[in-house]
Amino acid sequence: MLSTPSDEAMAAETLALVDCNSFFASCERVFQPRLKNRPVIVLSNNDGCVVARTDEAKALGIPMGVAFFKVRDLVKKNGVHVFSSNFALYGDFSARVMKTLSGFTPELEIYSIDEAFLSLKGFESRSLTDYARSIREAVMQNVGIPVSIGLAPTKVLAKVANQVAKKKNGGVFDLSSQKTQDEVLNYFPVEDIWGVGRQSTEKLHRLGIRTAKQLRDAEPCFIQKILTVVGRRILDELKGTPCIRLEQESRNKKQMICSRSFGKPIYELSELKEAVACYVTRVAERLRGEKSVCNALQVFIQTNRFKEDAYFNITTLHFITGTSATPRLITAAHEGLERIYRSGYAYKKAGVILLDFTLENQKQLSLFDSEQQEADEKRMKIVDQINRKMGQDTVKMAACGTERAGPRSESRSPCYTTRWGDLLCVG
DNA sequence: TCTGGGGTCCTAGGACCC
DNA sequence: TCTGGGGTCCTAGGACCC
Repeated sequence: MLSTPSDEAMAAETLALVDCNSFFASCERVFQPRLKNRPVIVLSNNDGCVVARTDEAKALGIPMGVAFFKVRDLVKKNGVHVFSSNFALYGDFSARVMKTLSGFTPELEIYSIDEAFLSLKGFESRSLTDYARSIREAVMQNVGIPVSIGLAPTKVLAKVANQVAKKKNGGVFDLSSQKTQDEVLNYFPVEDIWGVGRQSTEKLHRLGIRTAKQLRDAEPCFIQKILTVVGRRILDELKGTPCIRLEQESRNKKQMICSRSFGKPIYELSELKEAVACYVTRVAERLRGEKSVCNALQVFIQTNRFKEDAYFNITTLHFITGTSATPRLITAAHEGLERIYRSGYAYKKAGVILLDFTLENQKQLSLFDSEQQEADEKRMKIVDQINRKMGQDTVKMAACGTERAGPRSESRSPCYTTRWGDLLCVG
């Protein structure tokens, strides 16, 4: 069923999509102003692939998401500045950006670490373009991060507007009028629309639909048949009919994942068990932070997915009573690992997923092991307290092992804003 | 030699029930 | 020849996003 929001709730209003330009790279530049106008890239975990590029790096032909080893020569030849990712730093910058934005509207949806939708309802009396410019200036002034802002009546159109703003118009573009929509959508490639991925693009191209305008003006029922209700919604949004509402409340999570690729391949079950115990520890901390317990856990392992004889397996374990106690979760994860482990493979990655959440204070207690459960919970609270105060893994389960090989991250910047020892010294 | 991590939503198909 | 059928719940897998 296609959800059709009530007219009242979705009356025509202007949305602004604020998106930080080359976010991670821009964060790094704040501390190294000499990198302004220079190519900068930021790498993923393990220095595996490129996850952020400045315009200068894009211009050199470094694609998003490319494996770093594939562009290493290009990077060297052009003096591209390379950073390993530093998520503590980016998270802190993100919070500062969002705080600034929240001063401009009471209705704000934080969509991702570097993007937010703002409702500008009630601000129409002045030019919204001017208002957007003042938002841009405030973020630059307060946080030092450049942003682009797209204005439009729906989220999909605001995304389009934002992409136009990134390329021209001084970082702000208003796509509210029908005339501008006709002009822009006419040249806007269908594959650049938010929600249209590789598979959908292929289907649309086969049908001769190459521009956003062609998709907007296609027969809605036909598009729904081809691209499901998801495609139908995109079409409606392109027409200016809002179908994807602003979500101000952060929704309760449905799953939590902790997974990592290994620096070197792992062969032994015992080593996998250690790694997985660490992932369980991380994700269980987060679960307790949300005051929830989980009723199921999944564990997976995989070999190099780019090789032909790759092996991947995942298994699910259910709990009779919800839990967030690390030892119980580790036991379950290890049981799962034993089920799916096959000897002789070179494992490259493993992960743990927690699912099926209940609030801690609403969980069912089992008649038989409630005492044990209570003891577990008390113990975990103490462990969390100590680790919060003294640093991650001050107290941890023996199952995690003692070696801390850690991921490869050769070019990590200091945690300037979140670790006292890394504060920048002036003078 | 080297290829991220954390999420969401939708659909199809199987199990089960009456 | 032909063997109920409709509803609900759950899960796996696909597609997409940042």
